[in-house]
Amino acid sequence: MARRTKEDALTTRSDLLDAAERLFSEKGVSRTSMNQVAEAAGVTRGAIYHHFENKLALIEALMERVRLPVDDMLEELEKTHNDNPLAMLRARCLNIIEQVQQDPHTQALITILLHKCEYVDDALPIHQRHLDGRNACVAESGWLVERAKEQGLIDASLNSQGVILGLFSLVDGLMYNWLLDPSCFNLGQTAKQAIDTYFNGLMKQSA
Amino acid sequence: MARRTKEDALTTRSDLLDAAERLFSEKGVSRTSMNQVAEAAGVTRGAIYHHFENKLALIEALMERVRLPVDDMLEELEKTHNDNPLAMLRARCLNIIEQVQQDPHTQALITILLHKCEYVDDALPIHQRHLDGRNACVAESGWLVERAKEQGLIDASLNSQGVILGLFSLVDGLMYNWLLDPSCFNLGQTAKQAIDTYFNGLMKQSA
DNA sequence: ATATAAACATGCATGCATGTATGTAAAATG
DNA sequence: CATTTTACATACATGCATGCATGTTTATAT
Repeated sequence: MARRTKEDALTTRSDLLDAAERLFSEKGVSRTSMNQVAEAAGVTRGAIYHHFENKLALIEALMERVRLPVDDMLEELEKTHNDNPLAMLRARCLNIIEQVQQDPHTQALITILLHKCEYVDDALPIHQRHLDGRNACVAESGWLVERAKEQGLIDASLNSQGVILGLFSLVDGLMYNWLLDPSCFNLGQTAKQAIDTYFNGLMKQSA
Repeated sequence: MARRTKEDALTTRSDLLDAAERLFSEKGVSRTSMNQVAEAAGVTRGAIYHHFENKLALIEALMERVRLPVDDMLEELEKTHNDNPLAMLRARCLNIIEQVQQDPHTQALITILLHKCEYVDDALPIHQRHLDGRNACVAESGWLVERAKEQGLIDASLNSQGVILGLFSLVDGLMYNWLLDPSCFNLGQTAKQAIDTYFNGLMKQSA
């Protein structure tokens, strides 16, 4: 085939990403060959290697495609709940949950990251990105907890980093288990109750 | 080489499992070939295919090796905390956390299941086993929550299944994040605080 | 208008992973 | 003691998957 216009090239690239997202989330990353992705996108392997250096670059492109919308939403939330740090944290968590539940791209990507890829050495960029994202989130959210302590909203004896780690772990675990079998329980309801329980427990600490 | 005694055969089998556990948890399941496992165990591929039908059977054998000790400990806990259902649930969770932290086999296996293998169709036995285990746990623990409700230990308006799902998700998430980088935070302390927070939040419910 | 480079397709070379079939020597069995 | 089976090793056949090199055609820049 011949050269397409720049616009067509972007379409091809997008088709490749769509195909990869679908196949990866269905069959797993390592069990999906570049050839299969290409065929599913209606092109040959040549097209893939033109747009992406290798499979890893493909996954990184997939991550890039859904990371931005997440960040955008968070900025909006910061304005609405500017006064209450706990409400902001809660809104963030529920927002992520909702996005996983409703946006197919996010859902597929998180499925890939949680269940359909191996965090090995040569996939280190993904691993590192996950870690960095979490750590950045923990650090960024840390001062929210500090503020909540100052305002007397939560028990001052709690370890701030631990509070965040627990909260994020709860969110991660909920997504993890739900994506294992989405028909098993309702994510939104379960997450809301669990997260509220956690926040509720932050206030008075008995032990 | 020649035939070994039955005792030696068990040693070989054990060596193979050890090698698989190590390699899988280091390099991921799909990036580890049967040949590599065999070589690491000091034998050839013939030995592996003699003891295990294929890679999947190998993983299942790995799961079998650590599943039993977990169950044993749970039975003991049921006796000590027979009166307080919440204390029992808490003890179970902390017990799992502690085992992940201290037993290398458990740690390696959970690492494999959470981070180093893909939950794809042909690995369905693992997927199913994970799901079944969780669902059985949820069902089994469900009546503990009901009992806690009856005793007035927790808010009666809470959804019982959701309570359990949230708790288990929290535990899963904590292990997930800790195994992502064990040097990042202390699992035991973080888990204790987070789980206590959750249980604390179950008592009075504002929303 | 021509040269350049983009956007792919095609083919090859290589390497590995799996599965299986077959060989073999010693242990187990009677 | 003879036979059978076990516990492996070895060899072979097959089938991808990857990476690269090399076309081919057309947009695009000058």
